[in-house]
Amino acid sequence: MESHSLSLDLTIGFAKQSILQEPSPPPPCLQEELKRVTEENMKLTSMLATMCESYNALRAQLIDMIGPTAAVASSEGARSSSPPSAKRKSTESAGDAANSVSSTNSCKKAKEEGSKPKIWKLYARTDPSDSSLVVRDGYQWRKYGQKVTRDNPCPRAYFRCSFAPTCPVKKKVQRSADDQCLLVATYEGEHNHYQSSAAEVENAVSRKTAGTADGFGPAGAPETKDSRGEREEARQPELRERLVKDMASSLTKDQNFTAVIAAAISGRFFGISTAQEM
DNA sequence: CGGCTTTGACCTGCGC
DNA sequence: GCGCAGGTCAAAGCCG
Repeated sequence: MESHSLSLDLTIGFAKQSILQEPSPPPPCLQEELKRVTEENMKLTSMLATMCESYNALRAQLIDMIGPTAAVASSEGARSSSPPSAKRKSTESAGDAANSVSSTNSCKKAKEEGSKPKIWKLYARTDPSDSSLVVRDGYQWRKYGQKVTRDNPCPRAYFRCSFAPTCPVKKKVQRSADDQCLLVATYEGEHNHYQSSAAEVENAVSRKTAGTADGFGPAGAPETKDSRGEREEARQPELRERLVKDMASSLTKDQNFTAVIAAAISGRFFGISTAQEM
């Protein structure tokens, strides 16, 4: 009983510290944490650059090796830039223009386009019998709409990233009109949080090199449910730790949320204190 | 019961 | 200004 309330108090103390410390200079432990996160961020940045390079190289090889498949993927972009009707949304055409030049230099593009939301495409092969518009890319998505578009009889699904509440990333998933087993996912924006595990990105890359024909964007890679499950099991503690950090960082960015939580915690804290007095 | 998907309605931007 | 198409909202239903 006593140890339980002690750990609860410690947890609340930590939460209060995380939320209320913003205006004053961070205590040493947080400075260390900040330093560690900065280092990790740099490491991830270089990892991402390496990934982009190897992706570009692999993609070039793939196009050389299997012309038809690559052609399907490329024609998707090409079709977008020369649509059946003259009418097009400006946002989409801008995105398609960037994408038709390519997924190949999406990293370079991403660096160049500072103010515009980043847009990139991901092509994933699926079982034709599988009617779900799900592209597993390591992030958690919430579907908020579906629409049948004019140039494609297959419906387009709209998703928002639900991994972090403040994440602005959206994705559209639609089957290719040419190849029904090819899913085309268009991503817009940048994730403001970690992927569920940075190691997953590495694994995804190694799986790519092991022979699937899917394309993937700068933020992640499609994967199967089974392989993901196995790896998640293997990395539970690591994953959980990262998840907690990610959630904490995204939540503490939201000032309204921190204010509400601070109020709630102080209320709860007093509640616990009074309970202990009794 | 909470979170997610579905789906019709509504909003917005663009071309004519 | 009107119509069309893409994008988003939100209520209802489903599922674990």
